[in-house]
Amino acid sequence: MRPTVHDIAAAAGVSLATVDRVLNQRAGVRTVTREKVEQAIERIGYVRDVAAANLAKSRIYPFVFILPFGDNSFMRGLEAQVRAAIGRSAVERTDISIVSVPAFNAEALVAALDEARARSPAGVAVVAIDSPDVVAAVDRLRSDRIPVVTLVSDLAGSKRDHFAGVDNIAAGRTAASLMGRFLGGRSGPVAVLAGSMLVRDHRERLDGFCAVMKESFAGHAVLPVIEGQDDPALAERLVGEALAASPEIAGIYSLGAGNRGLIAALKHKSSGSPVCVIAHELTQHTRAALNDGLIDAVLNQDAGHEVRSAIRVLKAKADGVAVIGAQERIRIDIFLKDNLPFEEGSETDAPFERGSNQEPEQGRQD
Amino acid sequence: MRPTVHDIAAAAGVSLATVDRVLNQRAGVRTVTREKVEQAIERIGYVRDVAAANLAKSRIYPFVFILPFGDNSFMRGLEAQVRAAIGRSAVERTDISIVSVPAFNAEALVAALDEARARSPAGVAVVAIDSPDVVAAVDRLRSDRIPVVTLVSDLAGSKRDHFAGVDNIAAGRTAASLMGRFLGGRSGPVAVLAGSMLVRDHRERLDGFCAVMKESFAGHAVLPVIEGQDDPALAERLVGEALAASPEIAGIYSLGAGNRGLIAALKHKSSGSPVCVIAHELTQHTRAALNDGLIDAVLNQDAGHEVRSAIRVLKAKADGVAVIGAQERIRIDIFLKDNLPFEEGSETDAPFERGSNQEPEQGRQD
DNA sequence: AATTTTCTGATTTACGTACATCAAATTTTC
DNA sequence: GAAAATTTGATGTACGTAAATCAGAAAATT
Repeated sequence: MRPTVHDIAAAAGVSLATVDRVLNQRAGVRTVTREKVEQAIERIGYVRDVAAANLAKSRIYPFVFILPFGDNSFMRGLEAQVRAAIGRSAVERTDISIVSVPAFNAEALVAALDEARARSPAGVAVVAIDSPDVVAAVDRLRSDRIPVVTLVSDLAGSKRDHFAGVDNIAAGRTAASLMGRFLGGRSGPVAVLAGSMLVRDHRERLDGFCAVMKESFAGHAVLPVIEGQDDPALAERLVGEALAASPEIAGIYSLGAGNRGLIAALKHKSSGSPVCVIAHELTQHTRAALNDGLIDAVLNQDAGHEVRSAIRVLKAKADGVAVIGAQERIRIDIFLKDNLPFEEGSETDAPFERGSNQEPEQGRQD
Repeated sequence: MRPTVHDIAAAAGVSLATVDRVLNQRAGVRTVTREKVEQAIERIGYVRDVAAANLAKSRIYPFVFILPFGDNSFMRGLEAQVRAAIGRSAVERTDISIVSVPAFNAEALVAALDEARARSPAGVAVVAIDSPDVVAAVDRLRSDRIPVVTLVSDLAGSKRDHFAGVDNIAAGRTAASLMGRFLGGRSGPVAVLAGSMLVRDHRERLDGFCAVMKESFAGHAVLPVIEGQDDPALAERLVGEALAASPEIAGIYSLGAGNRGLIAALKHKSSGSPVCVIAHELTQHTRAALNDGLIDAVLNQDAGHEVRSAIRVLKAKADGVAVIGAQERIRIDIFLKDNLPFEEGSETDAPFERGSNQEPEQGRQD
């Protein structure tokens, strides 16, 4: 049988109360005694039963998630994943509230962060905008000892505890690598559609993309960035104009959201040679375009993984416990039409039963 | 506060004992009473506290994992992941034993399955070999009501409960798609290196690959399959011979293991035009080759995900509880040199503390 | 040596569920 | 309508840990 606190007490020759004081770092234990207990723990290989501990504590973690709203599938998917996490809150002992702020608006984000701070939650997750005011607001939270995790887009120079998102430079590099190879012999410049250069994730993707294009595919010029504000309508207009202005465009890298507009523009472009298109985030629109051959590859970050990782990290930070870095690394998924995951719909292997023993993992965003 | 069994009892106007009988489907409850209780559960939105339930049960799950041995990084990585799961067994209430069998040997596998059956574990996970004898052996386990999950390679026609692995047809299709596009204008046939046509995963990858090559890239012939038995030395020899015999080969798809041998053969092939190489499974060897430009892309299945998924499914089956299909789907990862995950090494964000509150997920295989 | 302070032990309750036992109430059967 | 069978209630213990209280022991201070 697995050792318990009683076994520690026996092994160390102390009482249960003292073991408890050591385990939960309470005051009132001499250093010698503490060491005796720690050695006993080491010796018998005690591991705290987390389930029992949580049961006894019956602790709940109030978290605040600050997300941008707007007509954009990825962010809506992200929000859906947070809501899914809220659905699990009974099991996970969390109490998550969502705060929506306008996209690309640093001022509103600062206000939301300060409002969250006033509620003194056990942690805050935020889709960051790169701005000194936001850095300051995040650091105010930290100075109140409230853990902060940036989600999707990071915040350089801040004291945030962790970033739950992909390596966006690597994403941009990967996009360029695929673009360059997919273009093969074809010539022509490459256009880039972004949301806004205000957010770090978009900037980083652009940097990575340009670096590899320059290094390895110098034959293809990269045209000036089109900023579509992640807005489908605007993106459609701007991409349409760009294609009309430069009919020789060989490829388009869409590194932000608003792909619905891009796809619409591509559909209108009947004439000319085919354009190699690489986009970000698997949504119903990019999925359909991939299947239709309008888009050649989609790079994706799994919003579900990101949300769950953020929650795990916030919990760990709230408990002052270590985070296993490798475990919390979010991958870049590459989808071609051939490896598209099946459409959502929670088909089960067996009929559902009430009060069942579920362990969630690996959900997906659409 | 979240409702408990006491709340059900109060809401239904019955005793705790009756609620317990209903919840744990014990006998001795009239249908009317049972329905009254079930309605109360529905009404107050009761969800069983899994942690408390497991604590009370203090149940452990004895599982058997049957894995092939052999000098092959992927399988060794898989075994490492099972050992990692063994390390978590205290927390996860499992008791996992590993049985090693010779690779591609149906007879030995049948013997191992029957031996496992004699131990009557709570579940068996097995890397299957496609053979009627193996199907029969698996079905013997199932007739003893022992849940069986196939791992990595599936077993068609058997009564196995679940397959924890990737969609290998999709993997093959994806490989062909990448191959065809990466080859661009270049001409020349494509060679395929497999382990053995005895295992279903290799056959399926080949089928998917050939289908797309024929559909979309008919200009490139697919040469007869080279069977390297997942053995580096043999693979090296056979690939070397193939390259010597057909210097015009434009691409190689390595759909099995033994990539070390493939890489060695590629290194020796100094002369001639570059060959586009797509391989499976990210190991230290394929990682290095990707970085060196010897391999162009690596398709990967995350052994860690597969093992953890298998365990979750076995537990669920052992408890007669539903499995959420979408949750247990294993993805095909595509790696280019640009999106390689960092090398292993469990860097942490904070110093380690004993008895910490960890929730594992998303580990990785190397 | 007496006093204060600090440390340690013993014990109890609680968390939410599982499971067992025995008595009491209700239904079914003859 | 009595006996038998079934259903329900009441109660207690257990799982492993957290947390609190209070008494007693040991150490530090005077």
